[in-house]
Amino acid sequence: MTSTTPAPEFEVSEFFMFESYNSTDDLSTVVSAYFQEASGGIRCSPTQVETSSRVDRSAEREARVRIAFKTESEIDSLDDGYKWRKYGKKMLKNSPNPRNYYKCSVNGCPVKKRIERDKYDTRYVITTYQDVHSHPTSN
DNA sequence: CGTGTTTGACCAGCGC
DNA sequence: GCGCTGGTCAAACACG
Repeated sequence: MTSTTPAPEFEVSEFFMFESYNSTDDLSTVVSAYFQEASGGIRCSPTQVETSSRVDRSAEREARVRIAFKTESEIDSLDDGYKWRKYGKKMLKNSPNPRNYYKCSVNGCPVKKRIERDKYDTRYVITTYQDVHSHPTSN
């Protein structure tokens, strides 16, 4: 590590950050629980996210929720109990690792998932969920 | 035959 | 106003 390394653990500013989970089973449980709670309108107000002007503008425009999970895993295909359809892959300018875009296969479900590897720690996988499932787990 | 994956192209937002 | 970056779409392909 160099002295000029800003190396923040995570660049979080517009979405909620959950703690790291080592087991996918636990992740699945947490994700499912979160979506079920969020579905009931417990939390996740876009105005509740941050206070930066840029973020507020973005959040206001999308009026959506973003949740980020950091998981230690070798594979990026983490099973969270939902079925996803990959719709895009992109190489980040500031990251040597590609980012995968997934969307929920359920009809009428607006939820999108973004999977990326931590550039500082490739053993960690960052899973970002957008929106909330309006249906229970199909599994 | 249906569904999911893949890959390049296209587009919109933001910075300079 | 132009260029860059990230995000999405869509056609073709691979697989069950």
